[in-house]
Amino acid sequence: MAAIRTARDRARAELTQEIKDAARRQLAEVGADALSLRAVARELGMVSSALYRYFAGRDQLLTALIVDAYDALGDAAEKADDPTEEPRIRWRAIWQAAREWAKEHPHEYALIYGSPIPGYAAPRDTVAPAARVPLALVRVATAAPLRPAYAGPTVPSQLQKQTRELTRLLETDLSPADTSRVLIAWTQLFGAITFELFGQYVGSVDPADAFFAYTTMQMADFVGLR
Amino acid sequence: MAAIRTARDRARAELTQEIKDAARRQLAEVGADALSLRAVARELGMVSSALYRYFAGRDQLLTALIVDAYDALGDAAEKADDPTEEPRIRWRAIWQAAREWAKEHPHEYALIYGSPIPGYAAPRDTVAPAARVPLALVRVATAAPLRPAYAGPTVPSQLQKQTRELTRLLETDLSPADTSRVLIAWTQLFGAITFELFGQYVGSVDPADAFFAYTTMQMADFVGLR
DNA sequence: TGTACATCAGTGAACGCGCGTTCACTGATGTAC
DNA sequence: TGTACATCAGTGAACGCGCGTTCACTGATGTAC
Repeated sequence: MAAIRTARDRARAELTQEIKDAARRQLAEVGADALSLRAVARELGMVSSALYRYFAGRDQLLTALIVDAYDALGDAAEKADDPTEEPRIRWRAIWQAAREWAKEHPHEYALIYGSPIPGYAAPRDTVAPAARVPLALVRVATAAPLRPAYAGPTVPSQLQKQTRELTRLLETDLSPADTSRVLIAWTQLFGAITFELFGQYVGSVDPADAFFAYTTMQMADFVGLR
Repeated sequence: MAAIRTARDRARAELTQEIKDAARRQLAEVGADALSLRAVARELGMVSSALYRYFAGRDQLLTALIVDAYDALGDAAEKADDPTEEPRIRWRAIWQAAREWAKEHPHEYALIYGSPIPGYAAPRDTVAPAARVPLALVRVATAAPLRPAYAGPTVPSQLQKQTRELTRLLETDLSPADTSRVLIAWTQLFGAITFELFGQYVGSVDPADAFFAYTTMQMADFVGLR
């Protein structure tokens, strides 16, 4: 990103932000598929073609929103995590923060964890921001003295390979089995949030507060936190 | 549904099916949001207004597709479950069948487990078909002699109440803790399928075959199957 | 500090598109007697 | 079995809508000398 030096640059940065904010507001109202450049422009009192000075098109605006959403969620999770706390407290804080962010921003959540947008391929830019929450979980597991794993299923060789590659990248010393369990917990976290937000718990554990709290601690046990 | 007595009735039933099939094909190509009545009519060589003789509008067609998708997935899971088998074998068969159906019908899967369609509220008709897979899991857990629960988190009272209501409805004698664990496993099943299909495992456990197999058995342990 | 030129922001009109839904209609199928 | 009427399927035109994107343009801001 170029340094901001002139009034023009400043105006550009501000308006870029305003466009994203307006798009986010629209997203919250009508969802991602109905998000339209023309409506965003209208809200800002501009003509729709003016947006093309800021974004190459609808897809690029969506990508920006996706990256922002991952980052906002990542921020929330990281801010909630106090590394001086007990592992199980940290774990619970991250889970709660993720759920709360999702409930406060359901459409942004759906944008990143809902159905892929047809004809739209997530570009590389989204990979790093998307990794922030699972990374926070890995950090807690890495810092905590894990309970020795019970005699569970053996880790298949493909999964061993994948988790070893992953631990190398993430610079952690978790075993393949422990890493796999954290990945399962990560899946559970977003599986539960998605089910709650998308209405799958209606008729069983809705409202889901108690269920989510219970799941959180079950999963803390599951990965071996103590 | 009225009995089929005349040629007209027969034609009507057949064409209703053909409309749904054509809609399903379109769904697979362009996704739910882009599914259009006009395109469906075009594929059938009809004029778009003719569809209104069969469905009151786009929403009703979508509802029919959703119900059909839940039923197809439910069929797959139930067909895979052989009650004469060992509990862990049954468990694995259900998990595999669900994943396979989803991978074979990604857009139908997204229709039922992806983002809710904006401005569209799922009617009651979808509740029973949606319950078929979780019910299959409950059946296995109910039939199996579960390992005595380890000393885990206590079940919060709200969750106790919800699970008791649920066991009453499902006519099973699972304890609140066991029921909760089955609900967690159910969430895990679809969380994992969703993550795989929607691309969240890219960069970690993609391809997800080994991870899914491992998760399946971890969750079998988790609910106490032996 | 002042001037000439280049860069950029935003306008407004236009292109071409497909959509859901309504409505009056024709002709075929079914029903009652 | 035959006839008169009612029901239903499908047509074709129309309404009214909003969308993404392009393009030539005006006028303001920035830069080089």
